[in-house]
Amino acid sequence: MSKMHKEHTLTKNQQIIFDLIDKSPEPMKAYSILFNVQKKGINAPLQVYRALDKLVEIGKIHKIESRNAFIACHNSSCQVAKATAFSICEICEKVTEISSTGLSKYLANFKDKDGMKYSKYNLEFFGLCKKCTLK
Amino acid sequence: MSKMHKEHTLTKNQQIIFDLIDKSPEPMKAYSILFNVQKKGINAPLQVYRALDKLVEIGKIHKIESRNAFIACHNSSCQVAKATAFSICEICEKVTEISSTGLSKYLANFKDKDGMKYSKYNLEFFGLCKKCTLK
DNA sequence: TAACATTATGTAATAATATAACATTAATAT
DNA sequence: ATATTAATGTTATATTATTACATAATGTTA
Ligand SMILES: [Zn+2]
Ligand SMILES: [Zn+2]
Ligand SMILES: [Zn+2]
Ligand SMILES: [Zn+2]
Repeated sequence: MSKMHKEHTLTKNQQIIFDLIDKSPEPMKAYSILFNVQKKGINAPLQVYRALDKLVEIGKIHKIESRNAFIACHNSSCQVAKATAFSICEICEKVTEISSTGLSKYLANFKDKDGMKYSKYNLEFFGLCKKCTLK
Repeated sequence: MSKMHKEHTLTKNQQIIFDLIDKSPEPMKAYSILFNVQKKGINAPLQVYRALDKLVEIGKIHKIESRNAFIACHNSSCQVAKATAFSICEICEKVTEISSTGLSKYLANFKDKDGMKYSKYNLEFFGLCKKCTLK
C-alpha cells in the first residue's frame, strides 16, 4: 500500500489551538495563543508549545521563524511542511504563504557545491505588500 | 559618484563581538557571546544585542533565524545582507552560507502572483552534512 | 570653536519566548 | 489484559530580547 495522506485526528488541545490560529488573520505568537485559550482550560505555556510542535510536525501550521509566530497552512492541508515559503510585509506584518510550483521545484532540486542533501527548507521574503506600497 | 562599498569602522564593542563570532567555527548565540566577552568589559545583554543589530545591519554577520544564532559573513564582507541563504545540518548543527549566483538571481527575480515587491529574503535549507551522512 | 544632532555606551529592570522534570491519564497495539 | 506510546497537567526554570533612562563619544554645520 502506498503512503497516503495520513489524516491526523487532532486532540482536544491541538484542535482548540489550531482553530484559533486558523481563524486569525495574522500570525499568532505563543503567549497570545495562551492568553486566548485560557478560558478553554489550557493554562500553561507548555500545553501550547506541545500542541504547536505537533501541529507544525503534521503540517497544519507553520512557524514564521523571523517573527516567532504561527500561521495555519492553507495549501489544502499542506503536504509541504518541509518546504515552506512566505512573504512578509515589513510595515503591516501581513504574512502570506507562497505556493509556487516553479519556486518549490527550483528549491527542491537545488544542490550546493558541497553536495549536501537537503530534506527541508524555509524561505522568507520581506518587502511591502500592495496596500502598504500605495501609502 | 556611484554608490560604493561603504567601509564601516566598527566601534570597540562591535569589533570585540565581531572578532569573537568571526573566529567561531559555529553560529554563536547572544548569551554565549555575552559570557565570552565579559572579561573585555561588556557586561550586559543589551550591549551585545546592540552590537549584533548593527553588525547584522551592515552585513558583517547574519542571524540564523531558526537557531537564534549569529555567524560571520564570509562572502568578502557581504553586500547581500538582504539576500541570505544557509545550509544547516540537523545533526551536527553545522551552518554554511550558500553563495550561488544562480540561486540569488532566481530569488531576486522571483515575483509572487500578488505582485508583491521584495527587497529582502532569507532562506534556510536543512539536511545532513557530508560528515553526518556517512555515519 | 561652539552649538547641535546623531550614534554609541552603561546599567538596571523586566518582558517575551521556550524548555526541563515529573506525575498522571488516554489511546493504540499485541 | 498488558505493554507501549502519545498526550496531558503542573510547577519551576532557562533562554532570548527589549524598555527606560542617564551619559559619553562622534560627526556636522555655522
Ligand atoms: Zn503550508
Ligand atoms: Zn503591508
Ligand atoms: Zn553573507
Ligand atoms: Zn552534520
